[in-house]
Formats: sequence, structure tokens, C-alpha cells
Amino acid sequence: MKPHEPSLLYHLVRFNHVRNKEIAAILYEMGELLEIRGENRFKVIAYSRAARAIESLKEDIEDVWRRGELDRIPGVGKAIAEKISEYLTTGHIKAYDDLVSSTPKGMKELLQLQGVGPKTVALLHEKLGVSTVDELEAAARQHRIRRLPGMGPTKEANILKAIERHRRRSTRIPLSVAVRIVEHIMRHLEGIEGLSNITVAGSYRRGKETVGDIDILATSSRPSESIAAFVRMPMVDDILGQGPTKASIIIEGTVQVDLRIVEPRSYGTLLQYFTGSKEHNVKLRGIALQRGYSLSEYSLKRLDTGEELFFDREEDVYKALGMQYIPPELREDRGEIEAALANRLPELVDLSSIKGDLHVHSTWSDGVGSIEEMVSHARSLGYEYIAITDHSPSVGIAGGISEERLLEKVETIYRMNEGLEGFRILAGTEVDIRADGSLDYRDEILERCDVVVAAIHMAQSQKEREINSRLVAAMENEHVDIIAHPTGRIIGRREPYRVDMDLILETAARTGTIMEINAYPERLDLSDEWARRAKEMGVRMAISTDAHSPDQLGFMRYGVTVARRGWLEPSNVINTLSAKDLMRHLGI
DNA sequence: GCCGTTTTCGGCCCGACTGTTTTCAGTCG
Repeated sequence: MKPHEPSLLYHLVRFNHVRNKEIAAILYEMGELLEIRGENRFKVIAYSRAARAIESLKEDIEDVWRRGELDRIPGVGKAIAEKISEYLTTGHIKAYDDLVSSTPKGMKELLQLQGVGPKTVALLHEKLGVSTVDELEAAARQHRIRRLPGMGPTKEANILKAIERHRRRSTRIPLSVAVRIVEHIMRHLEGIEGLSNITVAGSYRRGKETVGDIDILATSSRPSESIAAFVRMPMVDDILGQGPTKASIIIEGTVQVDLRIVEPRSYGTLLQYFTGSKEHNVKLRGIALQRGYSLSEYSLKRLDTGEELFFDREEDVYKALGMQYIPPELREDRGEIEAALANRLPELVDLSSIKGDLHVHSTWSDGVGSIEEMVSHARSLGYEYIAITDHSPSVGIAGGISEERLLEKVETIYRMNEGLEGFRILAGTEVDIRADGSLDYRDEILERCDVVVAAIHMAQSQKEREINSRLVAAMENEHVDIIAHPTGRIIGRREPYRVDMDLILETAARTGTIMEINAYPERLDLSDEWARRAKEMGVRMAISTDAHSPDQLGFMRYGVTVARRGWLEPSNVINTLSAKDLMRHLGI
């Protein structure tokens, strides 16, 4: 059973941002192309800044254009406004077409090589006619690079190494893998004498779903010895750089790890700087300038007197700039700085506010833990409830159970609850949404469940229209409480279904259906950005682990991270409710 | 290319490290 409380916001908010995305993509690409062409770097920055502004615009850019207010978008001036206008009128931007046709394909890839930047790419292209990685490799092997101005034998050798690494390099690593690597490194770092206050910063600290590099910072009583010990760790494959205060290494073939050592009095500014994101930092330093300060990773310096202020705590950096402390997960320049200045940051949900898990499997289907084991582990986490949601028959590969078995399970759970004090097992199911949009159990069976989680498992490659109508049909079923892993993506392996998520979220708002944030590290679905959109549309969410073993209940931390990155507060998340309130909400 | 509570021109975030130089440009984060 589900409540009916369609959100007011649903009637007010409409998302139709296709044009915004198209235009942002073109401007981003123009920025990249200009960079390769060796254009003024501030011009390059201007394009990507304008692209970002349009990407995060709250309204349709065509509306802005009709009002003649394009150049009122921050970062958009006369020239870019004209190009946008040209696109909306003719469907083309001549300057863009010219750039694309006059830039050899493959040059963008050159920029991805470590140590090769726009100036080098432009030089290589001009002097040697190099426009692909293969051509660059040939030129390096023939020692043609070292004869160029500003180049030499070392540079040439480094380029060859960078090419080799580039070819081996996989994409960014999933957060869960990064966690394993970090734990491994930390065991070594903790053994290095003199090293203390070790923190992993960067995208890892921000909780991004994939992590590029691993950035570690620390203080040390003997910095250069600590750095030397760091680059000598047994798992180091390569050393990219090593100075008195920082070093970069490669481990596991392709993963870059940076260590930076700082004096304790600058720890706060360093942690702030090293956590990023780059965009967040650029904007923050801009704010500092407006207020007459220069912010670096070492201090906040008054521009007029040159006086330096030091911060050993990160919180105090934000305070000094006149804003609220911004949690790392929000630092993506998606409006968090403006919100912090206005004292309007959300009170983010955290792990301690989670009271239960609404999507887990047991040995009744493909889980490896019995209901008792799942319950026992859930209780040890301090939860008040857990929903046992095994698969339905269509998902035969995952041991989906028949209607009879499901009813048997429901009865079993009812009986188990009688012997439980201070904890509630919810009898549930993860019912499959079949290819034709019907559900895998009859309504009278679903009615017997406390919680019905519905999800697509089969026929995932249908056309968008079909996927949409399947999900909408499921949400319109009065017994369906939650849609699990709503987009179906598996990070790095499977694209999301072809689905109109704006339509799905609108339907969720209209029908009062809860959207899941699946905490399984390979899923994280909804993603942070969709979670934020869902919140804005008044959709409630459940953070669920989809655990198939007692241990996996621990995945909750990844789901909470996604929720925090999506600006969610406890009130947006259904499983922050106490058992009593949740049951009232579900009409049990 | 954008922008303005010192500015419509001259800035644009800031510092470490590298490899090339012989005082610094390029790259990176």
C-alpha cells in the first residue's frame, strides 16, 4: 500500500532541458578544440565556464533566448550569446563547424597523455605534423621530439612512457575498488615514521562514484624522509615525480597516488584545496578575491596588507570566507557555494539517521544469508527494521520464488515477528516488471506483502517508449511501493535503460511511489544527479543495499554518499523513519 | 571570451615540480 501525497512541486517544475544539454556539449567541445589549437587559455576557460552555466541553468535556454536575456547568464557574454542564438535559429554554429573540420581527429587524445598539454600538442602539430598518438610514438622513437625547442631526451622518453600508460589505462576506478586500494596503502603509510594526520582527499573524499587519482595528505616531522619512504613502498610501479613536499606514484599499473605533506598550521587550507573539486576551488578562490583575500593551499592572505591567516581546521576556512561549512560531497560547484553564502545548505542525511534497509535478499531466493542471519546483522547495525525482498519467478536465474512460496515466506516472517522485541521484519518482494508492463505476481498476492519493490530485470534493451510505459504501469499499481534501481545501469559495464527519467520522476511524484537509491557499489542507481532532481520534484527515496549477504548490508555507506551528493536531507529518505512511522506511511 | 564596490582594459586561482634552460615555460592538481 502506498500513500497518496502528490507534491506541489510536481505541478510547478517542468524539465525540458534538451537544448541546454546540446548547447553545453557544443561549448565544452569548442573549449577543448580551442585548447588544442593553442588558443589563449582564458578563452578556453571562458567557453567551459559558459557551458557549465548553461548546463546547470534551471530553465529552458530557449525561453531565456526569447526574452533576449542570454548575456545575463553569468559567463555568457556577447560572443557566446550570438553563437547560442545562431544555434537556436539555424541549428548550426559556424565557428564550431569550422573548428571541427580544421582540427585533425585524434588530437584530443594527445591531451590525455601525462605531461602533454595544449602548448606541446600545438608545437608537435606545427613542427612535426603529429596529430595522433601513433604518430607521436613514431616521432619519439625516431628521436624527432628532442630536437624541438624546449624539448630534450628526457621529455621524449617521458612521452613514450606516457603513451604506454595511456594504452594500458582503464577508465576511472569504481569507488568500491578505490576503498580497497586506499585501505591497502593506509596500512603502509601508517608504518612510515614521522607521518601523521593522514587523510585521503580528492574525489574519494567527495564520494564520487568513480575515482581517478588517489590524493593523500599528511603532516610529517621529517617530510623528505617520509616522501622517500612513500615512493619506496613495495607496491609502487612507477614514480612520476618527487619533491621535498609532494610525490606522485603509480600503483596497480595505472592508478596514480599523490602524497602531499604540509605544516600543521596549513592543514585546513590544504585539506580544503586537495579535496576539490577543481571547479569548487576556482569559485571559492574567486569569492576570496572579491573579499580582498588570496586563498592558497597554505593560507588566506590579505591582498592589501599581505597579512597571512593560517587554518589548521578546514571548517575555519569556510567560516573566514563568510559562509557555512560545505560538506565534501557537495563540492562540485553545483550551487553549494551560493547556498553556503546564503546560509541555506541542506542538513544532509548521514549513516546514523538510517533506521533500516528496504531491499535485501535471503536464501529464499539468491541470497546467501538466511532471514535470521540478515536480521541479526541488521540489528547489530542498530536498525529497527529490514524488508526481505526476494525475487519473483521470471527472474529464474536469481532463484525467483513462486506465489505459493512467497505466501509461505510471508507467513514465516509474520511468525518470526511475534518473537521479536524492538525490531520488525517486513515481508516483501522484489517483483519483476515483465516485458509487457505487467507484474510477476497477481495483485492479491502482492497485497499480502508489507513492502513491494518492483524492478526491471528482463528485456532491458526495449525502446524508450516501452521501458517508460512498463515503469509507469508498475508505479500506477497501488501495491507497488518502491521502484528499485530505476535506470538499470551497471557502472562501467551496462548503460542505463533507454528511459525518460524526467517522465518517470514526474510519475513517481504523482503516484507517491518511492524511488530507490540502490547502494550496490556497481549500481548506485539512482545516481547523485538523478537523486537531486527527484528531491526537487518532491519524490521520496529509499536508500537500499540490495544485499545478497549479511556483509553487504554495509553497502549502505555508498548509498548514503550518493544521497548526500544529491543534497538529500533525512526527510527526503523514507528509511530514516522509525519503524512505527514507516509502517504508518506504508499503511501496514 | 568574460567582466567591473579601485577597472570598459587588463586582468582572469595558485603553487609545486620537471626539464629545459641560465631565468623560465609548461604541466598538473
